[in-house]
Amino acid sequence: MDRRAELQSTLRIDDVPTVRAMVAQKLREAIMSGTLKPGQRLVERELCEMMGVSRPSIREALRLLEADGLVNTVPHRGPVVSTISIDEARQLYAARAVLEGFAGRECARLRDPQVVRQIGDALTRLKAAAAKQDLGGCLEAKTDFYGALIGGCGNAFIQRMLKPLHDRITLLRITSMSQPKRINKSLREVTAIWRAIQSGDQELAERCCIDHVKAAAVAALDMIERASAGQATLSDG
Amino acid sequence: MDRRAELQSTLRIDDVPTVRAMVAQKLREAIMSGTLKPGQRLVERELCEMMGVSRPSIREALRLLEADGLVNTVPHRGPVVSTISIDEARQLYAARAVLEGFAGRECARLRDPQVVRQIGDALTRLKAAAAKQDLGGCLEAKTDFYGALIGGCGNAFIQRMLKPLHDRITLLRITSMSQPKRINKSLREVTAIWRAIQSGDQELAERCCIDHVKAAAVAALDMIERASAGQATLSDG
DNA sequence: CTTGACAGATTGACAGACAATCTGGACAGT
DNA sequence: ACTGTCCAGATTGTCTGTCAATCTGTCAAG
Repeated sequence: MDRRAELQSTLRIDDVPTVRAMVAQKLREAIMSGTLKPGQRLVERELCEMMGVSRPSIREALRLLEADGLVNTVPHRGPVVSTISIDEARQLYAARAVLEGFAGRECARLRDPQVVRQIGDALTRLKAAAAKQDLGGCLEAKTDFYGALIGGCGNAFIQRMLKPLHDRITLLRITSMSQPKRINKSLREVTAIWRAIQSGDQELAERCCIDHVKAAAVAALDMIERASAGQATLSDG
Repeated sequence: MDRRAELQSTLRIDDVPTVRAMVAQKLREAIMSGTLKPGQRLVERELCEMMGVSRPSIREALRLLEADGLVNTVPHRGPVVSTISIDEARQLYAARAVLEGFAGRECARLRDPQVVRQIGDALTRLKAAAAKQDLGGCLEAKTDFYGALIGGCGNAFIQRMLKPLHDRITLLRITSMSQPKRINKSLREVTAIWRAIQSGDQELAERCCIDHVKAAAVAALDMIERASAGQATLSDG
């Protein structure tokens, strides 16, 4: 199948040989990049044409995203890209704070040299990117930072649960804007996390992680509230 | 379709109208009741005959279970009921402790009268069932207790993440045995949780929940280790 | 302006088919 | 007797086509 070869060459995730996994990945990317917007209906046949695969494959991929909470399937109306209310966003960040707090604590307890090094590396790159105002670099470094932190806690379940949460948070950010103003504050926070982990202070590491998530939550929620308020006034007048 | 009517009457979950959801639910029950054992291969066509539905429906349901971690699909070999190592079991309980600790803390903070009442009711029934040595009643009361606790924290994400964890823990219990000896100790622990929530002591509630999970983890892991050791000696000699 | 019915669109579900891949066992070579 | 190779059956991955059930929007009638 040339279609399959095409897809494989397009994303090349190596150990994602099945079409449904590739479709799921592509859909995730499309949703998280904003190509598919929250609240948008996903018509199966359109997705078929878009991705060049058959309906069963699309449907199986959609079940995976459904379980991750990225799409919401309502019976006989089909899948919709998940939307989120402000209250749910608050819950989302609260859940993330709990899990990432645990991850930080465990990282501090284990102090795996390789993990500490990975986190340090990501931090260094983050600082460099921030200094150069390189937004893409910042995003990449931050992804690596979180990846090391979450992977370093040595708990596959925490890791597995955090991934959908992060996905939905980036989905949330699509709705509002990215916050360039927060970079410096964020930088201080993650540096504090790293120091706490490096020194093996579990309590401090947990608290730093929680504080970091909460600060991010405040910034994001503030922006969302402002955006929705703007929309409200727009629709009102 | 008589098959569909048959299925609907069989489980009657009311708001589970789609076949795939019913199949997913039935598979969950079969796995958690031990009908389908951990490590067992799930041949799609056999499942089709067993449930009286077509292969696409089975496959879509399997994707849902796959995302929950209840089955593990390896490419070109098909789905297998998830197994779990002792180390993973430890991680599983650690993750549960974090989430349920949060749930307890939040219940204590919110102190929703209805939630407190639900938890108290479940506790009363649990005590009665324990006094009567009614294992089934104990299980049901405990399920209600956890349901109220987890639902009472007011965080849909925590709730959503905990369900698969609980499922996998009961799956774990299938592997080993149920522990009748722990009932009294467990009863004291959950009573402590309730008191802490009732009094609004967030710290205490969190600690009680965590301690409870950890105690359950010790008991369960101990039993699993003993069982696997027995199997090892069996296979060794 | 509201209500009702109808048509189009879309999902839910099924059957059947075929290629790709894995597994187990037979067979040959040493 | 042991090991490596190869083949056939079994199973999954995926597609196509089909049909019923349900939703949605439109249009006419009151």
